[in-house]
Amino acid sequence: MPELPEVETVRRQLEPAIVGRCIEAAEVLDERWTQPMPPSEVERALAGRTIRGVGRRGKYLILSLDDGSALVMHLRMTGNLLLCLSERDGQAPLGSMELGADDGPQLERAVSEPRHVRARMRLDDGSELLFADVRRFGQGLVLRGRELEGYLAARLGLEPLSEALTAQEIARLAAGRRAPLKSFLLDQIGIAGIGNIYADEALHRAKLHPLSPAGSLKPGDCERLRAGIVAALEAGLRMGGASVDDYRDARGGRGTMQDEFLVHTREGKPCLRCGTEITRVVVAGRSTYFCPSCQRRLRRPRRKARRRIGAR
DNA sequence: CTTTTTCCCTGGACGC
DNA sequence: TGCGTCCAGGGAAAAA
Repeated sequence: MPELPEVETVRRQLEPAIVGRCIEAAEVLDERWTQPMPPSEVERALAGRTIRGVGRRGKYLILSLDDGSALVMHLRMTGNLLLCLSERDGQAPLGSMELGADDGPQLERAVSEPRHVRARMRLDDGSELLFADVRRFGQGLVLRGRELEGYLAARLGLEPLSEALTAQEIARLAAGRRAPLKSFLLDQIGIAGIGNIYADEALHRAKLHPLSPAGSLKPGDCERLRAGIVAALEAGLRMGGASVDDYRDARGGRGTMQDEFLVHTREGKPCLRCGTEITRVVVAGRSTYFCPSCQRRLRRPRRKARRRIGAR
């Protein structure tokens, strides 16, 4: 599932390759992709535009265009943004290679034509930017500058790898909230970009229980959570993201973060810190993995018993 | 207001 | 081999 590290990995790959390129033509193959916008409107808005920048906000990838508008994309569960180089630039034609016994894993992309392509953009250097998505949850919208700001601001909170994320800010966001820490981290309006994988990994690093109420965090807990979030996301970035199921980077390659998971998907396996078996529970409808020994549950802060003033 | 649940969607895993 | 059922989960919307 693409989260901040996966989207940022794609962004870093695309930036040097497509900035300055003109989108000669855009084709939306699945009308769901642009909902609630009509596909034709998005196609028209993209055709002829030059890409000025490749940005990211939370899990959104943003192509800034030369007329002040932007293509805002979200990969959701199974989306992939693939940059396919033109064939005459040396890449073997798709489908022309056979699998050999000792072929590396990255050969996979040369063998198979991307499936479930929902949108395609032809660039002026002959390359193609494809949005492929099995489950069709992914989205692509074109917004004007002002609309873009509002759109993002209404959905996203702090950027966790910026100066904005401090222990004090976490404390402010969590104050008074009874929702489990796991839900707190998944809520994009608080801290943006964290999904199911990195929430588990961050909480383990911070030695916090996923079911502890967010409002139970003390200053020291907030600082450990901040550090845990940063460490988990940076580990993901170093590994080029986690390819648990469908995630591939812009070149069709896999990330390796899944080999470094401390707790996620490791139910029944020993905690790498203390050896205790990793436990799985469902929180907010999501599989949640943690070490019951390292990650102690905090008690819900009892609301101050306010004595009624003036009571006889 | 906050929190939880439901829904969207498809392919792969599993049981018979 | 084939068919039915269940599951995964980001985020929006509905329900509690």
